[in-house]
Amino acid sequence: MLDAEEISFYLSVFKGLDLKDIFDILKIAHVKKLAAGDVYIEQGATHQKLGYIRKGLIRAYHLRENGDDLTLLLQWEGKFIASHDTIIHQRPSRFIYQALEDTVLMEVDYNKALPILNNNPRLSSTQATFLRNMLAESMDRVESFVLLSPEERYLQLVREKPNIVNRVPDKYLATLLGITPVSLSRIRKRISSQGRR
Amino acid sequence: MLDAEEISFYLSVFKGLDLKDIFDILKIAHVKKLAAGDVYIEQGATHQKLGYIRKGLIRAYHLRENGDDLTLLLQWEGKFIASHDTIIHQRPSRFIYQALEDTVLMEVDYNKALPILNNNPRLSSTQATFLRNMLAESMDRVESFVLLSPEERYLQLVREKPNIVNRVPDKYLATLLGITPVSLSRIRKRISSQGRR
DNA sequence: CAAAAAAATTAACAAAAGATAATTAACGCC
DNA sequence: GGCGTTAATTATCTTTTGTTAATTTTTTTG
Repeated sequence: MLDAEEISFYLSVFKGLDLKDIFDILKIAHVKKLAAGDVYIEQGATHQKLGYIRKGLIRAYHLRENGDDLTLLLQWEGKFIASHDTIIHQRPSRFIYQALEDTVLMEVDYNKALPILNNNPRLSSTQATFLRNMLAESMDRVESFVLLSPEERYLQLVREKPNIVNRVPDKYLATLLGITPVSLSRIRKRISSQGRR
Repeated sequence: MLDAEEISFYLSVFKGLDLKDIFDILKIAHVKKLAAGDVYIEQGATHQKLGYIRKGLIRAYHLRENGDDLTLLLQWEGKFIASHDTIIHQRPSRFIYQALEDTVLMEVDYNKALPILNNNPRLSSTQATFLRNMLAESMDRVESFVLLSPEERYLQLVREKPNIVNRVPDKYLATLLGITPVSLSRIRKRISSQGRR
């Protein structure tokens, strides 16, 4: 940790910050490694952890009483992962966050990070930038539910995130798109039979 | 503007800030009044306006080639309204923002506001708080599309925002929920006939 | 490599939603 | 307060999705 490679990596990711800023953050951050299948945040958890994904892929899902699960969110390299239930609503997480691949996170306790973020103008503005980007992604997703049909949502996902589509089982993609795995399978068939004409 | 009533209003809304902070913001803010039906942000607009709604209700919608419109967002008293296309993506707004009622906004140019927000620790942290809250709302909405059926989404809307449901025509609520007005009408009928048993 | 487990597809049927058009109800405006 | 416009409902028909279960394919693992 904190070697030259590590530091230059963060310099590239957190543009506009200097070494001192990055040290301030890294001081309260630690590396967390998860194997594929490991649960990162269990249902009911209350700790306010914020993870930056350096490698790997994490899925947040809801578990129904009948055992079905519904995928709410996928996050991967370069993205943040946190339970918004614990961080924003200050309540136990209703969702389970699980690594779908071997995953490496930089993790901080959000409550410890806040005073540091809020007392350094550059870190504050970086924080706001990240929040704006996350808001934009979330709004894009809402947009896709309002403007597009399930089939169009799937085509958009394949077009814009082919890499993710290949790394994640279809059944997780289906519920992420708001449909059932069976329905996604039919959509895929429809697309491929039309594509042939 | 800037009278005692105005200031005490903002003190209550922007908790944790002092008079000086509020003056800093109000210096670059101005009041904008819209009549019901007025367009606030036209399609293709590039200006980076951020509005805080003091009174009234604004609808953001997408216009299809065939003339249909799809409601993406409703915002009302106490909420912010801005074109995320212009502010986050730096591209012309694809959507139209229209007042559904007589509306009063506090408006700032986001580019002018940013340096002020970023150079004052308290304003920075207030900004981050607002962004987090907006992110939470957006994620809640994504959640409703993944976890709930159209009927359940409508019931949730009626339960959690009865006030908004009463102020907005059903056809706008329908597309906000990702369904057609005809389908919403059928859902309403289904609900009322079940409620009677 | 073969057996077991998990994922994806297919089938069959019921339920819901989309599209279009006609009808009824509600609203806005001289 | 009646007239015209807009919104909401209803009807009909088509398409899509959900549900459940069986079958095939793929992946995992001993």
